[in-house]
Amino acid sequence: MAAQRDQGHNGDQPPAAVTDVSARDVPAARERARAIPEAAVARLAVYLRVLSGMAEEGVSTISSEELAAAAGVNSAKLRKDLSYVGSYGTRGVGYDVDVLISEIERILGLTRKHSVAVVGIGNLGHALANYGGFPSRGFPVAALFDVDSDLMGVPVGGIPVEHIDDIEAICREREVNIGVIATPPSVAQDVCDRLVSGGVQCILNFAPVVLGVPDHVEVRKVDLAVEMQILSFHVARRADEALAEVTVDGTRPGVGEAVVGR
Amino acid sequence: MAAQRDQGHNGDQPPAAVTDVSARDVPAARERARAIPEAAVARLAVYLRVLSGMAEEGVSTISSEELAAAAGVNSAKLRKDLSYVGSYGTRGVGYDVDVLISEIERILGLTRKHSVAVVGIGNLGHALANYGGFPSRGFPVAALFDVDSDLMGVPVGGIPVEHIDDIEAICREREVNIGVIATPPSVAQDVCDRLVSGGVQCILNFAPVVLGVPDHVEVRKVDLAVEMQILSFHVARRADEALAEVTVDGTRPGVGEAVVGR
DNA sequence: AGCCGCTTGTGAACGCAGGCACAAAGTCGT
DNA sequence: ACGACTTTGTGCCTGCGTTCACAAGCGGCT
Repeated sequence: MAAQRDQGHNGDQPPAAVTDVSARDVPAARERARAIPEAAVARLAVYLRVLSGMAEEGVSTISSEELAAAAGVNSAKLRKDLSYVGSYGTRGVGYDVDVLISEIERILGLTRKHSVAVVGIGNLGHALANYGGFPSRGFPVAALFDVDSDLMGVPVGGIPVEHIDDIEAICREREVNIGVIATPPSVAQDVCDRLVSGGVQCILNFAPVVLGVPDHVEVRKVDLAVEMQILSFHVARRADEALAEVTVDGTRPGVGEAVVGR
Repeated sequence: MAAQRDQGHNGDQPPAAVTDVSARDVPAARERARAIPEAAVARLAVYLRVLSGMAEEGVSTISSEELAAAAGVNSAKLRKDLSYVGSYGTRGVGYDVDVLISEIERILGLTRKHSVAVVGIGNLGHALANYGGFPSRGFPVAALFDVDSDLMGVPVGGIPVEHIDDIEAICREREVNIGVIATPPSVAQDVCDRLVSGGVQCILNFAPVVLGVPDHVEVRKVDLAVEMQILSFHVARRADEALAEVTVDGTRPGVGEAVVGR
């Protein structure tokens, strides 16, 4: 299973070999990409969004401290994250916003277009198909699929809905890279299999099921019920803590108070 | 005005002084709840969903091995996760499905109802308001809000939409615990502040902004663009690896092949 | 030109989560 | 009733991600 693609000496360490002059061309940067922790990748995407906002406001240079504050992270963590991308800062000054944007986009693979197919055009599918954030960020929606015959051919967000039986052929033809599953859980695995057959390499799954996929396919899951339950856990935890504090020292932390952040 | 204690922000919470045996009755279990790692909580929610499916199929007992397979995790990890909840298994046999469901629900705080308010009734807000998974899992939707005057009073999913100016009063009156932000990013912070003023303790944020909140408020973020970019990164990484292998040994891993999993 | 202060980049320590492997414990079969 | 088998619960270890702290590097000021 798996990812022994890490050729041999996997993660001992990011063994320095850092900003060497060994080879500064494309392969070097790509090789290093393998070592970026997933958590850092997620944050890089956030930095990118913040930086885009900065650029629009005409900011040309930013320090790690400022960027970290805007992104809601520790500045040391931010610098380490950026170091995975490369050394594009100027000591004593900060980072050039445009350069940083370009480099993060390169590392995240946003220089290529990634065609997206959305399967399941219910409420959520509609929302996703109309979501302006996809095409504007380099993720053109190439196809929509559903089983409902009433939807066939109906354009949603400018794209006609097609039948899920055609997923494989259409995805292959249009070179879809990313599949988004917004179907009921009962058909999610079937849809997933079709997407994989169609050559889709990455899947974003909104259905509350655990998908089985071959090793070379990447799946990310967004489960609203799970998110809610995590929040529920925190509500309960907070309530218990408050209770405990009442029991211990009689003071009650401000639960209902109107403390406004920001 | 920033978060009061420090700008460590909500993400990090060093549980520092983890409690011990101060009191061992009901509080004991609750106290322990604080020590459960966030990652484990997320998995517990998944186990709960799988177990519910099992119960419906009439399964009354399940081993850690089976449950782990169904949930897509390692069995050792599963047992460790369950050990945070307590010792409810029978050695040599496994776990009683119903007991496990009850205990996980208790730990996740699902024995109480958590009222939810959804703000921003656009495409996504519609999807969320109509999402059957919320009420059926103990998260009744208590209120919907938007700015669009055309929407005022219109029932969505059976609940009338109200104006965001009334967020604070209505949330307080209906004792809303959880706020869901599905607005454009420009108003997300304002909406967030109103929710917090209304006594909301937990927020699920779909807007692509970093929210500032007081320390006692928990925020979870779901950012579709970030998810897509993470997938993009993996697409790029895979392509590079394939390229590297071609360069090295001339073999090409099956990228376009139709390998059907599961 | 040289020094000073600021900010980056990173080595190193730390803490947490994950995985292994085994003892404890309970059941089933004889 | 007893032994063998099965499965849980957990101590320990490993590895990753985060944080700290500081040396290196660069610009600006005198």
